[in-house]
Amino acid sequence: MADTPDRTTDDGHSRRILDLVARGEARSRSELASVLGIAASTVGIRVQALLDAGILQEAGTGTSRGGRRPRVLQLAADGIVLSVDLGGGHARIGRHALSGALLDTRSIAIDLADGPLPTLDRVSSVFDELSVDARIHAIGVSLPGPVDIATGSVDQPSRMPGWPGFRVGEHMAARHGTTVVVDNDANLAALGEHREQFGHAHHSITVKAGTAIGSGIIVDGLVHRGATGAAGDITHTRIDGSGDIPCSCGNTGCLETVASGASLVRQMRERGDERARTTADVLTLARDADPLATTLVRTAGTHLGQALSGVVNFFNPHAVFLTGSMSASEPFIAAVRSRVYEACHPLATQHLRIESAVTGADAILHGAARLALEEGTAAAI
Amino acid sequence: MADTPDRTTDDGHSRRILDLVARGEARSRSELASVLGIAASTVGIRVQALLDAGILQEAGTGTSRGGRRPRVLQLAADGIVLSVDLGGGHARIGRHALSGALLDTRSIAIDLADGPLPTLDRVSSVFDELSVDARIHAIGVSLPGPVDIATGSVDQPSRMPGWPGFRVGEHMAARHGTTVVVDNDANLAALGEHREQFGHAHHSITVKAGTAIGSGIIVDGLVHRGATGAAGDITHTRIDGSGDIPCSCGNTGCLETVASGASLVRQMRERGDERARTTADVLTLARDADPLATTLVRTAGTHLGQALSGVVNFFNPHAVFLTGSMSASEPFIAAVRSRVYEACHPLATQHLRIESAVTGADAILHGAARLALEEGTAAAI
DNA sequence: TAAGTTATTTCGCGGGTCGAAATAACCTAA
DNA sequence: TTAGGTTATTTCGACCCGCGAAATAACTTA
Repeated sequence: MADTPDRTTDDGHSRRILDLVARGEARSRSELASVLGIAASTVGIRVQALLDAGILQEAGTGTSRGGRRPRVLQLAADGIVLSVDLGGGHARIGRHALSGALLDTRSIAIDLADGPLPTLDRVSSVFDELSVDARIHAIGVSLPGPVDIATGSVDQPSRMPGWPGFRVGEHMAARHGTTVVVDNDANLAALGEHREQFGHAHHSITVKAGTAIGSGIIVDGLVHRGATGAAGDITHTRIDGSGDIPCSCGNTGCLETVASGASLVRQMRERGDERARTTADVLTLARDADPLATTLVRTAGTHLGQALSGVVNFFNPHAVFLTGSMSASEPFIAAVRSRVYEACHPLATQHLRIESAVTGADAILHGAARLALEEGTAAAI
Repeated sequence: MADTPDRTTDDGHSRRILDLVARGEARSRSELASVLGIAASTVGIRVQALLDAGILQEAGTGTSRGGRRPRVLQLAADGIVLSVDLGGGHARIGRHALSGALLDTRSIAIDLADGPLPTLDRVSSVFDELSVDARIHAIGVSLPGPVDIATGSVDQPSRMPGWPGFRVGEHMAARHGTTVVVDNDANLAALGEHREQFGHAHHSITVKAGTAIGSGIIVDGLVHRGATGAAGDITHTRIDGSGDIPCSCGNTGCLETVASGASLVRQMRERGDERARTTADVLTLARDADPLATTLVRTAGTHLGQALSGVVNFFNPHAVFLTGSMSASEPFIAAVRSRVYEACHPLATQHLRIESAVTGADAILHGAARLALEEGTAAAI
């Protein structure tokens, strides 16, 4: 029951200026003024503040359009944002430009069961390497599971010994001397994909369909976390005709039991097929046109589509984005689409996009970087 | 595809001042200053503006606390807000104080099929009667079905001949010379109940369970309309074990086919019981402990609970409020609760409230008045 | 090289908020 | 009943923000 935190100094103008410069939609003060529709003098002041803060840089002059040449602006070339997606067996780490663009990624083996200190130390070492000759502007951290974003720590008891209650945000902020934001993977993936697709407007859902199924929700360009930070749970939606398989949650017939990668492996086994040990195995078989695997993947897509149709009718988003290993399978996506368009009210699907995420496997890193950027920039001005 | 309209001059302070005065949480300028945590001088200016606008009034002095007596503020006693809920066979009309409090209601017979002009004329006549000796501060109009709130008109082709495209907002604004807001019934009911329960924070869903089933969504105190204004549709959620009854939407097994009042009447008939012709008949029988009717109502509650469990897991609201004739039935609510608590993740139901709406049948009027008030006040300052 | 064009900065205004001080309107107790 | 303490409200000067007009800067072009 955290109180609403003090609203960040959301200047608004500064953020939009950076946005336009990052996207290359405005290169000079005068272009910014005309695109934003605000006074040139105002732009001048805001730009100066961003220059002083080291977020923007001047990069010579542009070509004249018949008069004085514009002074070209760009995001500070030496500024970077670092992101890390802490997962079960490994951590993916990203280095981003101040535009949010992902410059390169690394992956290191970790074991969350080692506890926060050793794990984060390993991540920090990589951060140090990546930030030689650069200024870390902000850091975004993704944790698997419920996060209390106010404290930057794992919220609920979980399968991560030593983590619950540990203030990841404060620890990393002290270690690297920058703004650090912490959120859970589903929210960050949703934010990452949404920003890439829509920027700061619209509503979307980003579903991660892999060994497990989860989703993140964006309402009006902002992450919707729900009353208790539990929003986005679709894996326990009851699926009609699912055969009432018991789920870890105690109920039966959950989406998870029929559409998750784990359930596909199980279903292969149940049919006497021992070829698949992992979700990836099933997907490989399906890609090689194995009849059983393909059927199972399609059926999983139909089930996910069924669950999503309820959500789409209710929430009426502009788009549903799919990430995770299963989203790479065309038959899977086709089945999802087919079921959603079949089961939803036409008004809800009228302009609905159902697509594989353009940020792919890096959605979380993108989201972590974006959020870090948005918070960090507000703090720096 | 309406562009985002220009943000109203949401002064923020003025709105919060009115809110505190309306709730009696602050009676004088100094109390406002301490509660709001803003400078006394600022409060003075804002209050003066509200006095000048005729929205606030001074009402003598209060009791001294050892020094100068405070000058008591109240909402202008002669200001009213009018609301109308246009339904199939009748229109419910409300007269509200500037606090939003419902002073009295009327109901007149109308036929939407007469078209907008004659229908709205009849409503306006009642408005005229209700506003003798009073100043109409704003008007809120509820329409059944999809509304384009930008134009204040019925959006989609519907069962309302002559209405689609007719600018209800502009027409009423011209007729009565005030700010008029128009929205659909589900959204307004949700807003009305939510404001009453939570004010401007939190997330909630308000479900109307009557002859038909619909819902409205509040995210962070604001109505969530979705990408195409279709958000809140839960009536076509597929229900497991529903018997695959064909629905008007073209699919089978929709919530509507097993949990709506209309479906209860049908189910009575199918079992050879001809006693019930309307939803009210079924509910009356159930209240009188008729076994069949009671069973059907309970089962309907379970089905609604099933649909809501998916929505609660996904959206993680602070509360689900129930309105409509079915919500008066205790067994119905109990069944909804039971199913939701059984089928949802504990984290989602941890602090979840599932309750009959306190605004009851007047939820729509409350919501229409609130929205009108919020828009109208912004326009008046 | 003057004239026209475009880019950016300077400057003063109005609106909003603030804190400090002044003023107003009490209570209390000698 | 009057001085002294207390509380409520207003006045005042300062600051920040965004604006538009005008000045300035830096061109291009004839």
